[in-house]
Amino acid sequence: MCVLVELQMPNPTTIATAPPAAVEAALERLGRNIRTARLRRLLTQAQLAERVGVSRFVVAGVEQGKPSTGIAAYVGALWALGLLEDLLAVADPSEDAQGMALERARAPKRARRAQTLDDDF
Amino acid sequence: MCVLVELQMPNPTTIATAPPAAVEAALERLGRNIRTARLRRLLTQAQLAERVGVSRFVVAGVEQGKPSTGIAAYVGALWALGLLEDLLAVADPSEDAQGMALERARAPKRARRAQTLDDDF
DNA sequence: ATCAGATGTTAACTTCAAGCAACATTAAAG
DNA sequence: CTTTAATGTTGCTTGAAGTTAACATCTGAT
Repeated sequence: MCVLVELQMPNPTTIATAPPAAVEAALERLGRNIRTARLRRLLTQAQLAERVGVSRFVVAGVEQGKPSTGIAAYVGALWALGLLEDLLAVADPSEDAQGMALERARAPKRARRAQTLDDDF
Repeated sequence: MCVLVELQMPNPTTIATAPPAAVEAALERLGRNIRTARLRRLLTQAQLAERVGVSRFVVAGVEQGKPSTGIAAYVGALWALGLLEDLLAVADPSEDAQGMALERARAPKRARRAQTLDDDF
């Protein structure tokens, strides 16, 4: 007989240290966009950092697209720049053509379907 | 005379522990969207986690909109779900009406303007 | 109702990111 | 050119994120 364990990743998180090229590119672009928005608003990194509630080094990391930085810093920056709305469209279920097609093409199968609430739109 | 130091935030990161309500809401929504996309594709948290290269607990955190989770996990999940494109529109300079208006309304002032390249679009 | 798989929960341990400081570099303003 | 401010860089310290493990709970299927 054999014991079945949950195999996970070794500790040094792979994705944060060596993300797929596409992910890396997307992060760099997001960072540049945030930087551009900040400059247009005539804010220094330190000023933006203060609004967000982090050190200026974190803002610098965000603008470089650092993968390991917490998402709160990114979203906080967007918030402080008045760009939070842009985030609401990301992975919007009503725009996920691929997912909707899959859903139409089957009766509800496996993969547990909501404990409290889900899929609300 | 007085010494001028760079004052930063106290260590327990404020934004990751207690983000502004708007930020928190945006993160929860993003997490739910990702969850919905995963379920539609009939993937388990563990399966998605494997593709992303993290443990299933990180994916669970993403779906809850945990603010302190690294952005790579979020973007990695979007990538594994084929939803990375949605991110490219976030803070897109050519869509930043507010920023463009500010730019038009002045000659370049302070806030250092590009070391290598910036503002490229 | 029973069973198996998926997800939530907790705790301990390891590694790393954020805060901090000091200095170098660059750019804008006078 | 000189001055002043903004940003990049490095090293150190510490708190927290992530991994792992074990167990509880819920869901859908048989």
